[in-house]
Amino acid sequence: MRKKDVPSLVKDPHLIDMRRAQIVKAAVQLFNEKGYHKATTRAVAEASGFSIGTLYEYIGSKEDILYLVCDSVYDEVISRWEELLDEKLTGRERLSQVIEAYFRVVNDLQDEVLVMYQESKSLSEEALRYVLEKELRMKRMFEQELTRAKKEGLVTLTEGEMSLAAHQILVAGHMWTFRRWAIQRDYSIEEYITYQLRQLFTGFGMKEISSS
Amino acid sequence: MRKKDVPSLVKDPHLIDMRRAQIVKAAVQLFNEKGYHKATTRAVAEASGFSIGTLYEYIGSKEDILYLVCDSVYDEVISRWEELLDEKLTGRERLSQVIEAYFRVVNDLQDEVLVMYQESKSLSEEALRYVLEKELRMKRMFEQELTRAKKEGLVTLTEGEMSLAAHQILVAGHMWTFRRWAIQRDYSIEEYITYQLRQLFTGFGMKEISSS
Amino acid sequence: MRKKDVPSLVKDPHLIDMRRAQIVKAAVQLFNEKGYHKATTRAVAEASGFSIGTLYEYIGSKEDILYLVCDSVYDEVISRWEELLDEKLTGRERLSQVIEAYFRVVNDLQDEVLVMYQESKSLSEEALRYVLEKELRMKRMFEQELTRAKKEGLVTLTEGEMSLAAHQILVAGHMWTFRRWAIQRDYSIEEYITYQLRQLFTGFGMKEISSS
Amino acid sequence: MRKKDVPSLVKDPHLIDMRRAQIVKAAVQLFNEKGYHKATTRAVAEASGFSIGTLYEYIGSKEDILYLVCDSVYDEVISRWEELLDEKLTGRERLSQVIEAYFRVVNDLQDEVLVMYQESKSLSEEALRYVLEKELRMKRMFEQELTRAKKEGLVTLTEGEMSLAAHQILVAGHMWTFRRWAIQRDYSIEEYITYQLRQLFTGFGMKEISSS
DNA sequence: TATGAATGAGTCTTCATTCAT
DNA sequence: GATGAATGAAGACTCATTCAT
Repeated sequence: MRKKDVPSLVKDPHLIDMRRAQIVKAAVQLFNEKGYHKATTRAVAEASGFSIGTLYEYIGSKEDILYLVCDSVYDEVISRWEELLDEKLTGRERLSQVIEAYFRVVNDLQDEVLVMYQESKSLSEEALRYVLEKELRMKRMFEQELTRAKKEGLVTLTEGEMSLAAHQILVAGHMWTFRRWAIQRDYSIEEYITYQLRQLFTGFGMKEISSS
Repeated sequence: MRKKDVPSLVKDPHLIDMRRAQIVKAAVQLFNEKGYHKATTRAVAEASGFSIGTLYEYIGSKEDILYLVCDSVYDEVISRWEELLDEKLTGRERLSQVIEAYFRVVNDLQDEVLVMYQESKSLSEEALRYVLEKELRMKRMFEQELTRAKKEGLVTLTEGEMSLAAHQILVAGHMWTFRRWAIQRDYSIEEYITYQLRQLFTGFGMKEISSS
Repeated sequence: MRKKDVPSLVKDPHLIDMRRAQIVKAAVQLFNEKGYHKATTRAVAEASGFSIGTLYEYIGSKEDILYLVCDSVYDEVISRWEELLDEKLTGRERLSQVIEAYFRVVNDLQDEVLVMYQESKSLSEEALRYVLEKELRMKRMFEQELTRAKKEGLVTLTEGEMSLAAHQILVAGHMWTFRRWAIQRDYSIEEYITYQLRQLFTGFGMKEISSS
Repeated sequence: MRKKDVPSLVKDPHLIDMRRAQIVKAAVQLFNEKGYHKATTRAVAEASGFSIGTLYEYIGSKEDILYLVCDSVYDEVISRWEELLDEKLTGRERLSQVIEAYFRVVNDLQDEVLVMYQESKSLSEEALRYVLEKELRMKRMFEQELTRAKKEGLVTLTEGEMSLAAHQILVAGHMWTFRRWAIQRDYSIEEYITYQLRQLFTGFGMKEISSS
């Protein structure tokens, strides 16, 4: 899966990075406020601090802005997440920490994650595939951790449920953003983490049933 | 929370209902394919089987279409759900069934639920509030069931976690639709239900820890 | 060579013909004044007597306007030309009349012919091919007349020169328009016809040389 | 008719000439490929081998490029033409040679002549006047030759037809370029010259009629 | 002199909405 | 009630031109 390339008329790579960072930052805010479709390229340019002409020196089309946002959000989430991880941990501590760290990053990058979550569907087939691939990469990371936990006898998930369980964790993170209208009014991120860890690990606390 | 009223130039209420049903059906399909913003009112009219002029006899603006969709999806979900419920059940069977029935309805109304899920953010403040209120009503239904289960000693959730747990169930249902690109390739709805019930009830199968 | 079809959102074919005639008329004038590229679609709409939105109900793109112009100019030229022809004539009279009639039509449709002449190169590959095919059809008509004249012993052109000679006549007609800045100041169409007939038939009046 | 002056920020006249020659060469190619309006100044700069900023050190506006092209094409045509002429010739040989030489130059400078022919109409009033003046100068050269031929009893053109006949020769040359899509497929320049000389001198080979 | 990033007026095109028939 | 032609505000994108370095 090759990175889709976003055309630029400007040659200086450093400048490109800088300007695109400005663009992404402005776009995240605007897309959050008004949504991708209602945010005009002109408004993005303005919010980025330059003219519409300059904006188009760094992108090829409006969709490229959305792509840059999604792409950079993933990179940012993953890199921040990895920073928080402690490779030496094992067992329950390790799994807890992996999940907790992820939740904390999602909380820190709430606006970014929400935009990516709600607007990525407006990407073109090709760009969407690339973005979803990144999502799957994250899923696989959780899957690995779950597999490791299973080896350690920590969890009782079957092989076939691993994938679903990994999705479950990811969605639990996103849920903090896309349900914030309901959840964040009543819970802090700390409470949310505590709850989700317990929920994910032991569910509603019901006793397992042998058959079923 | 008053139902937002959608203006119509036509008097006959029966006709209004009929036409609006056509509109919703066409719109769900179109919004699924292209998204709300890229679907034109012209296309909705055409897919509904009448002219653009006629479309506007039954709605006041494009947003009304989205509102009608969201509104009717909720009504449909709730009514189908209630049909499946067996009020006489109690205990674990009852909770299982409530959740399972919900998942089945979501599966049956996949396209509808997905559209509502992805596009409702494009509603106006007022309409959105109304729609979210319906979402909350569903949440409260699950909350009641959880409370009842708690009374029966079935679950160990604290009072404060009830709300979150109810959201968790709702999101688990939606997840089946908005993650279908990844999940439905690998799992059937039966498998999904089995997994989610176990996940919700007992988590990854880890032992509870006394202090937390 | 299929007629390229120009898309229209309007269904009534009669209305389409009417509006497109308005568009062509306005476009010819505008394109003459400012050229195809400098004439805006807005200006065409305005000169046509309706709004920009309405313009786009009858065409798919700006290029379609140019195509409609070129297409209709050819049709008009050919149909007017044929009206002037007298099939019963033969010999020198016939050839004279065919050419003269053509010149007269070109004179009557000066603006139209000039636009087509100067702007057709801006058509897309496909549309251009179609338009040039019409030009070739006219060329072939002249070629036939020349062949007939040769059979009657009227002209001494070789078989291989027929095509070139037909082009020569066509260009002589166009020349009246694209050189009008120089020629029409000094000559009337009558004088021009008299001159060209003599020029085409007998050249500068030099004696033929046996070997060339 | 003063030469329109093209402003330059650079002082060194030699450098100016050199750069402008580069510009003209690049522009001719680009204008041929895409037409004047679709060729961007950026593309011209690039094809010229320097930056857009540098381009504007040597011209004042895009139109100046077109003007430089037209101007230089005429100069080139005329100077090459004069090189080919043999002043000592007289009579039919002289006229033939003058025309033939002109055709050969046009053939050699096909792209240049075609661009000038098709795009000069996009020049401003003032620049166009200047360019057309050069065209008229060429016309007058032919006119002189025809007058001389008439004095020698070679041609039977009336005084009033001289001008038109001179235009005819010029257009016959241009025709080789702007009809190349049809003519150059079937004829070589040698064949074309042979044909045109005969056509211009003796027409289709019909007998003159006394009255007319 | 040379460069190329920045600018923003201008262009094509779309599409929700209206209203006369 | 139904139709669909007409409208024009608004939006994405281009490109000639400028100017600081």
